[in-house]
Amino acid sequence: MTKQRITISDVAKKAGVSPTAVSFAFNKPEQLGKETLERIFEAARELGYAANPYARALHSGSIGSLGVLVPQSISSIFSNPFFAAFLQGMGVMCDEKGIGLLTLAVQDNNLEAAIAKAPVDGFVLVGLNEDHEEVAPLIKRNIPTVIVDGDGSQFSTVNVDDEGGAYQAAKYLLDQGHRDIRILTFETPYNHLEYVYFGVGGRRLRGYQRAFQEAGLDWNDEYLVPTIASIEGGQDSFMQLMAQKRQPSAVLAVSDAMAIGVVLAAKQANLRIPQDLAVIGFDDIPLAELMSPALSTVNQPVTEKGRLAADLLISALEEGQHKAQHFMLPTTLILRDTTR
Amino acid sequence: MTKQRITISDVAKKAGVSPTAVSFAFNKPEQLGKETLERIFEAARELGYAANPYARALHSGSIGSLGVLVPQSISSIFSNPFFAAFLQGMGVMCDEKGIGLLTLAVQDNNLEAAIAKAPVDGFVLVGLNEDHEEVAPLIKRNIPTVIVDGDGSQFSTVNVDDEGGAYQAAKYLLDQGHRDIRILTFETPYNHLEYVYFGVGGRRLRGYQRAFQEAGLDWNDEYLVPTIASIEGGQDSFMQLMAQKRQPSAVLAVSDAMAIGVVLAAKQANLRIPQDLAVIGFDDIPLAELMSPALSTVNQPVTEKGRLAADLLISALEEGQHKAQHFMLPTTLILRDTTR
DNA sequence: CTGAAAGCGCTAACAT
DNA sequence: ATGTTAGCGCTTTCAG
Repeated sequence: MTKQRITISDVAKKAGVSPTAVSFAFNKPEQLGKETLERIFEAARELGYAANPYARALHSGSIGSLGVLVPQSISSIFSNPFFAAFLQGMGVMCDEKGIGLLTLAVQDNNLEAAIAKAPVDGFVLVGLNEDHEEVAPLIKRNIPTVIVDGDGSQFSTVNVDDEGGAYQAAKYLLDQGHRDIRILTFETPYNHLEYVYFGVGGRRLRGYQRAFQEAGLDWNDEYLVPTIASIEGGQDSFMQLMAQKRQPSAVLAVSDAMAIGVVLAAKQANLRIPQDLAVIGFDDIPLAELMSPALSTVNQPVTEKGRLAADLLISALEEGQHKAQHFMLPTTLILRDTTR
Repeated sequence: MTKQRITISDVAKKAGVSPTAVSFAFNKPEQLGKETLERIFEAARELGYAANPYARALHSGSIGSLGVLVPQSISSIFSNPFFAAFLQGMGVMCDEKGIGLLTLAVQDNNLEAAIAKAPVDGFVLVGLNEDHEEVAPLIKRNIPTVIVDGDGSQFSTVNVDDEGGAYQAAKYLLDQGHRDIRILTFETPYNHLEYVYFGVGGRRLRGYQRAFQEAGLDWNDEYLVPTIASIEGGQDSFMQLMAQKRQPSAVLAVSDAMAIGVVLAAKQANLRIPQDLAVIGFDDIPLAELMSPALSTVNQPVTEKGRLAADLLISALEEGQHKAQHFMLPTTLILRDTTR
């Protein structure tokens, strides 16, 4: 195991002072004589002393890092460009304040355990509502928390106008005359139709639906294609679509990764885009702009969401009790090469 | 501040037992009578009790998370596809073991402070050598550490064959007859030529150099173009190149982001790729394959590096003292559409 | 300006 | 089977 750590009293001994003096030297140096100070720092440096963060935290209640909790595995978080951008935004604030960012695994749906043992001063929750039962301990124990892409009242929330963005996307296709539109939705663990209207996926769906209704079209849940949120998932769904009797003239996807998969698969099938198939994604990840044809999509300010969430959390931490604030950031339809 | 936390003795009081009994209930339940156990858990649940992780860590010396230390800001880490893939690899192991991943900021070159206050059981260092002065405290305090993309002997290391991959890339262009090749190198803080031969950038450079020499070409440091490792950086360097009297027929870049920038800028300048300009990058990030023309590049197993690094670190943690192991993973030249 | 002593919350010998 | 007690390393009144 780790070699015996240098403690404050080792330094005290070496410098010929009391442990208190050493503590003061680091925390309230003005309380000490210049001479003593020198001697203490000298000893500390020679010994390679550094305060034990846990002892310090035990006392102060603060450890200097923020937790990011997403109901997904760590590895899937990092393979997702959305989170890359989001974490980048949080990182801007963390860099500024010199604090760390802890990404947490959620073992078998056990958020509560993860929360309890995490060495953090507060949490950013992504995609979880305040009323989720696993979130209760955070409220009960009054741990500073910010909710992103979810609802809450006690905690501050940061959301974007998912519904409005989706509405614009669907309306655009509808206005162009498309009538055979299929919608790629987030895959859900169990009964698809029962879960698909929850969360950000649900909000986006309701936006599409509103546009359909305004255009006087029947909404049919059979338009929905549950799709794994990845490029491969989009490719698979495209295959499925092509195998059907009636083929769509346009596809709406609740995430860019899916949309990109569709575009890739369509290109391979020698469909012309956007003439034979129009596609609009959601999120506006960097790849959307760089691929060719460049993907039309709904932009949401992901990095800004991360920055804002971290900012709110840090303010709450610094100012103690803080009034919850609720933000709704705008989304924008970005027309590129996968639509006419 | 945070509401007064429920402690072990609150639970003890409520359950009418001693604090020890409560501790046992959670750690060695077999030591307690079934009745008592029930009563304790009941009380704990009602109170919403969870052990204070710092108190626990202070005692046990372990906190259940790994630190990732990169000599860059957190925000730049998350905007870099290389790290996304690397962290994904580490995430696979963390998910398996249910431990967290702490990404650390490095305030004004002060690694040492970051190391001292980080609530982690061990570190993965990326792009830092063991003999770097800021790494010394890790050795001195014997903190389990794995070095990635850097040299070390006491600590385990994970590297890839940068030199060999670069050699292959340069040799390929040379064999094709290219004689006007420019090389995009990592930008360095101060005097370029003094620093550019360090680290992975230096290794790659030496690979290119060896191929040049074997081809009987003079190596000239003027072939080198210091470039910020981003798409924009690559675009800028391309502009610079175009402004010169003698224009290159091929470009080697020490990172894909740079190479992609070159390709984008060349397309805009109406150069045909690969006829007018051949480009080979390094890393093989996902975008390399997805862009068009698809980027020729040197693949390195980034995700595997992350997985292996985390695996080595976790083993070292679990088995206590562990013999340092050194890994060198292969690189592969991948020919796509930016070379003939 | 400096030191003694109490305590943060938890664990684990060591009793009982 | 349960409780007592002594720390883990640090901070911080309170005296000196």
